[in-house]
Amino acid sequence: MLAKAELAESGPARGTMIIRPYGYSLWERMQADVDRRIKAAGAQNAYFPLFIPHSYLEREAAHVEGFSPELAVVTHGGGKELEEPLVVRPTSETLFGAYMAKWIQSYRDLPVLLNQWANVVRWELRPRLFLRTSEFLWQEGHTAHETQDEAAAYARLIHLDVYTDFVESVLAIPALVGWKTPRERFAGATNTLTCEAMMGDGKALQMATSHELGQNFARAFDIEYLGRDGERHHVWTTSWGSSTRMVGGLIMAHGDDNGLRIPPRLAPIQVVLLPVRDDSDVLEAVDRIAGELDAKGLRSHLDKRSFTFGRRVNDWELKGIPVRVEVGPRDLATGMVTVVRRDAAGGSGGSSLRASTAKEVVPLAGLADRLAALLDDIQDAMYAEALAERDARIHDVASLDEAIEAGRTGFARLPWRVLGEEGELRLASEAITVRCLQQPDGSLPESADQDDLVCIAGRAY
RNA sequence: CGGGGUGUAGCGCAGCUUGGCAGCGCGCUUCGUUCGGGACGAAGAGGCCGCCGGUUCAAAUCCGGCCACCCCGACCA
Repeated sequence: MLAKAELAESGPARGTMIIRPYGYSLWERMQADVDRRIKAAGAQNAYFPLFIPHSYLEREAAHVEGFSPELAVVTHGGGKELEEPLVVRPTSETLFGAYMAKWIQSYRDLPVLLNQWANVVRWELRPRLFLRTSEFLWQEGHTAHETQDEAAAYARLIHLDVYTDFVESVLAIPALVGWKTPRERFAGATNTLTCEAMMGDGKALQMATSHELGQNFARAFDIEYLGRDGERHHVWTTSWGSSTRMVGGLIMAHGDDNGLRIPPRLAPIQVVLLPVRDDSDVLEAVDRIAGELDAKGLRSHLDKRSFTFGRRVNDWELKGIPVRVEVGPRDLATGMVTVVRRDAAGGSGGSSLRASTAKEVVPLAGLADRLAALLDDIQDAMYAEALAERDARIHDVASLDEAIEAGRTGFARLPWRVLGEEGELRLASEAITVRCLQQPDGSLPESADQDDLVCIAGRAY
């Protein structure tokens, strides 16, 4: 179904992945955008060690219990057995906690808002390319606050302004936001916020999460400050992360039978220029166009490779480049070029991209402006298409049995008080999980005690 | 860990039942013709048939053992 050869191949260690340059460029673009948003939310980047003393994890009971089965443990170093085993970080709450304890003395030191871009390792039983690899790249944010409300508000800010907005406006994937049920919560958290997306096959993928950690880690690591009241208090911490899984989500949400489809705002290359043949006037025209697109701030690429036209076309389609501009003598003679949009085929495959709806012959004059508008249009169209497909597969139901039925092909939405934790357990036996709890209008819950919460349930990756 | 499957050229595979020169497609190299949707012709390069042992005049093929990987389930961003 997808252009797997362009993405990755199995690596030297079980369950790891090698990301080829094009796949990595997608990650770099995601990174840059998410990083800018994180900084806008006031956090700063830092870097902490890869190795964590095993005893650090043991300090938070739920945390170590949750992560123990999937730890990679280093027992030897420098040719000798280590006195204390080191774990390769599966996440870094404990390390950040240990150092926050040293750095925080007073309420004046708060909040501490840190983020790091790093690789982490979780020895999964069954890895899956991009979605669950043993080693993955991510960003993890760790913050400490004076009050519970402030911590909760910050987790919410990150969750909505960084993750949800990024997923929707850049990746063009509609997101469902909500809280995890206690059963699905992060090990060591008091509340987990999640951003859930539906893939092309109706299954759910968690795109990012934010956690309220309460004072669990503050107590475990003695992160205390002297408050305005002259008393010592434990801080309230949060953590939040997004990973290379988003690359997988992008592929599975938008990919069709012709390969990837990259939304224009993310695309490393937005427009590929394809000289149909290497006549000198064609090459001249194509060079001039490239300069104009560049001046307009469009990311374009000129493909002068000596492969046949058809091969080059298929190559860029597979990579999901949003717009292709074909420049050949026939059009050029009348001052025109051919513009083809990648998103238009709608996954029907085969020769559908040759269809006239995707293809348009337009004048050379004013091409850059026209393409800029077209890219905006494609961005919106891709979001709208994903939204329509998702909503067509969300069914409002009123009972457990109906939820099981709806969950087989898409998402079921039903009142949480109808399902409850017992119903959640029953769903699990049908391989359906509660993806999130939200308010009836789709917004984040205000409180776990709300009796009007609805839950979204479905199969998940 | 349980169930199923596969190891033969860079990739995808056939050959194994019934032992007898190591094959096919794609890709790669060179030359020519091509180039508006995955070109064509000609000539080439490329192999520890997963590993170890056994049977045999002869093993990719039969027998024994081992190893690796993939898929489904249990764990999860």
